[in-house]
Amino acid sequence: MSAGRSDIVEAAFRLFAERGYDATSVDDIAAAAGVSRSTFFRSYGSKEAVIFPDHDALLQRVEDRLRSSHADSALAAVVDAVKIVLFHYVAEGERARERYRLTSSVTALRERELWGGLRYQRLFRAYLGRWGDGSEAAELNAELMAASVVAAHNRVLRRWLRGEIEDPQREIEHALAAVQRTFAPGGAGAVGAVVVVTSSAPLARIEAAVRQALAEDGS
Amino acid sequence: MSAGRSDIVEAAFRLFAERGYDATSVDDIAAAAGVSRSTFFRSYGSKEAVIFPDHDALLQRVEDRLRSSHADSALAAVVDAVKIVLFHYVAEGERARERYRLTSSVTALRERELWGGLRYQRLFRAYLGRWGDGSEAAELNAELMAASVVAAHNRVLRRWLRGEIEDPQREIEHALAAVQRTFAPGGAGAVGAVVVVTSSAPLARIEAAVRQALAEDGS
DNA sequence: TGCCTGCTGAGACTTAGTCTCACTTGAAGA
DNA sequence: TCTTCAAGTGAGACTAAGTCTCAGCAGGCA
Repeated sequence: MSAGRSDIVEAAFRLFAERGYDATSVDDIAAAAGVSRSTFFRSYGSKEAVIFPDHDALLQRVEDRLRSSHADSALAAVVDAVKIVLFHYVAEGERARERYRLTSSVTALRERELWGGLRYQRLFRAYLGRWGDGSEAAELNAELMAASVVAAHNRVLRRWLRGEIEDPQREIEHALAAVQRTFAPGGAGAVGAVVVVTSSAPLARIEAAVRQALAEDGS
Repeated sequence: MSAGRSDIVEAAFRLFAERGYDATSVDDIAAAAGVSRSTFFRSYGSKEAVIFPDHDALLQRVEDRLRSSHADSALAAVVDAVKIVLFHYVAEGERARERYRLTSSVTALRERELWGGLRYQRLFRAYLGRWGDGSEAAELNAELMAASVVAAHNRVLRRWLRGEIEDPQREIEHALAAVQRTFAPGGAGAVGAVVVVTSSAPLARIEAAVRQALAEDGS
């Protein structure tokens, strides 16, 4: 009776959908999957964890991406890495939506999910902090950027899970571009040069040209 | 033996500090407080909740402050409201630091705390969203601002809990001012007028004057 | 005195999670 | 072919959180 790990996850999601999370005991899941209670806990550690089976692997992938990043700014690297997470869930499809239904209705699962999300935030914050000069302003900025990237991700993911958007790729690009604009040097408290352009071109075109140049400049 | 609610909290913190969270059972706490197990659960609902006894009241105070706010911008109102939370914990003093030690070492408590923090973020996000024009850009911005305000608060609180700073008032003002600068109109994607000033004053003074004028302008 | 209300304690019960022990299986090695 | 070792599995005891029910008990009131 080689009931593998995946059978347990399948059985759990099926029973949760049929009877609800609270009304499903671990014994029920184990029995439905054809394994013992012992095996269930050995495999997933807790009833909550079976909902997030490949969380650790995903976090590891994000960490690897960050480590090997060649982006020209810390924020760009984080923005790039966070897409891995979004696309992972999008690729899960209906399974991700089942999980969303569960986490929306069961407090314990929502807490667990938040805890997972905060792990990304801490990872990003640590990475962003390493690029700073160690000043309090830089540390705080790293904190704000990490929180904002995660918030942008969460917004796009949540809207996709609810079926409010069709093209998550496009939405995440836009949302993360907004984050980068918000935290772009010159956007925050920095002051630099004032460039006076004398031109007959419309203001909007001048603005667009300057923005593009600054974006290409990177840092 | 009229053992009130506060006795339970006192007993719980004392035992947690002496033996650790996991090694202290609810029966231990109830016995130490001179009440029954039943009374413990009736009063606090769970072993975790006894660590955060006045959480709901605090959230209510923040909500009231937001509702009655006359700040001239949504972000300013939220920035003002979040200080209630910080100063509440600062006023708790050593008790807040005991809680920090517990939440730092016990995963279940950390999750509970995060869940509490996210409730503020959702509250702020809802408030900020009501000031927007309903566009996706405005909604996303509300999300980013709420996340950043909470992140700034958390940073200052954490540093105070660790004893890294002496003047939380000053630190929170600085941190929240940084948030407001980051999200100030003109800092993000907005474009307006370019004002050319001809003056012999130093650039820094001109910048300061303009910033102050913009800050007073509000929105 | 009798009644009602709210708080309390006792204790049974369910379930998550831990731990220990015994069994199987399958591969490596003499 | 027999031995042995490792890894995975199941059975079941045990602890503790949390729920629920019932019974008592104090105090206010007619």
